[in-house]
Amino acid sequence: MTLTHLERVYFPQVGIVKAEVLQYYLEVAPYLIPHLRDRPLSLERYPEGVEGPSFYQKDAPTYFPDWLRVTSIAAAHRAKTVRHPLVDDSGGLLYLVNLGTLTLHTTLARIDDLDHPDILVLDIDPPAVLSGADAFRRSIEAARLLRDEMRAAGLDPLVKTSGKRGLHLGLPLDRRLTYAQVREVLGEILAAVIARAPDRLTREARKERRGDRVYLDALRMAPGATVVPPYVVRATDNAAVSMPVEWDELDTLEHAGAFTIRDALPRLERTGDLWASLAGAAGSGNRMEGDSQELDSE
DNA sequence: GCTGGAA
DNA sequence: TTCCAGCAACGCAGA
DNA sequence: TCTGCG
Ligand SMILES: [Mn+2]
Ligand SMILES: [Mn+2]
Repeated sequence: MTLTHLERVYFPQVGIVKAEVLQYYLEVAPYLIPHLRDRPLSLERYPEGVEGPSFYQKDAPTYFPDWLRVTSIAAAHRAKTVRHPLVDDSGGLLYLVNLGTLTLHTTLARIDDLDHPDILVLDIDPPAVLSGADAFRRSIEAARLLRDEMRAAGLDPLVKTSGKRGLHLGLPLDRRLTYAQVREVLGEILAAVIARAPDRLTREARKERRGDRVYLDALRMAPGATVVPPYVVRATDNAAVSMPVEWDELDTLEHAGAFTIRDALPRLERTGDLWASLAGAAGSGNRMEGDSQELDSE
């Protein structure tokens, strides 16, 4: 495998070239790969750097090397299958990054049981009308409201920066519930927390109808939907990464892009993987209970 | 970033 | 042999 | 069915 275009400028605003992106992924691989392993991947590619054109790619073309694992998944309503790439070592990771991939996206279930997600991710998106720091403050407020509501239900979510503008909550699941069942439980939690702060939170998909409220995006809890795993690079001016943080650390952060490929590694050596409970093994002390009738009918 | 057909 | 146009996703919800 | 959205 040959790494190409190493001197191409990928992040002109901060002077980061492609070699540094490859270097970052190589070094973060021990932390990142447990979150990617056995999950069908989608690639978000910027072959000319972050200011150039971009596209998503989920189907592995014939020119991908034989040694890169792929998994065929039947597309929902079509008569064809998509061959998603899989990553289980740094070689596979670097091959995909060399294609110009900045962000790898994963499904919420692993290939051995695609109908039962082993992680729940709740996407917290601040309103577009607020800028940078203000948007992030509102995201923190929303995240804490969500956390409190979930804790009242016996669930203990973790939090990370998205790397763009908002936050992500994460929770390990024991793979007993289907996507529909997880969505139903999550829907009740969201309805409750929105009722508690209707001027601050919304599930309204239409941007114009959100106003200055924070969008709680639960639509990502669906088969075929993808989420941004921790430690991946985001397509931002400053080469930000999605970084797990402690709940009481949130107030010390200026914005969702507070961690970048330049400072992520020293931090990780200090903190370890704060989202380790969402990598690989399913389970934890959390027990998300579905409606008992649905559970019985499983 | 890679490929196939045109130049 | 070089050049370059075409290509690289898709599910969900609400209207 | 089409559009907005992520
Ligand atoms: Mn988001
Ligand atoms: Mn979102």
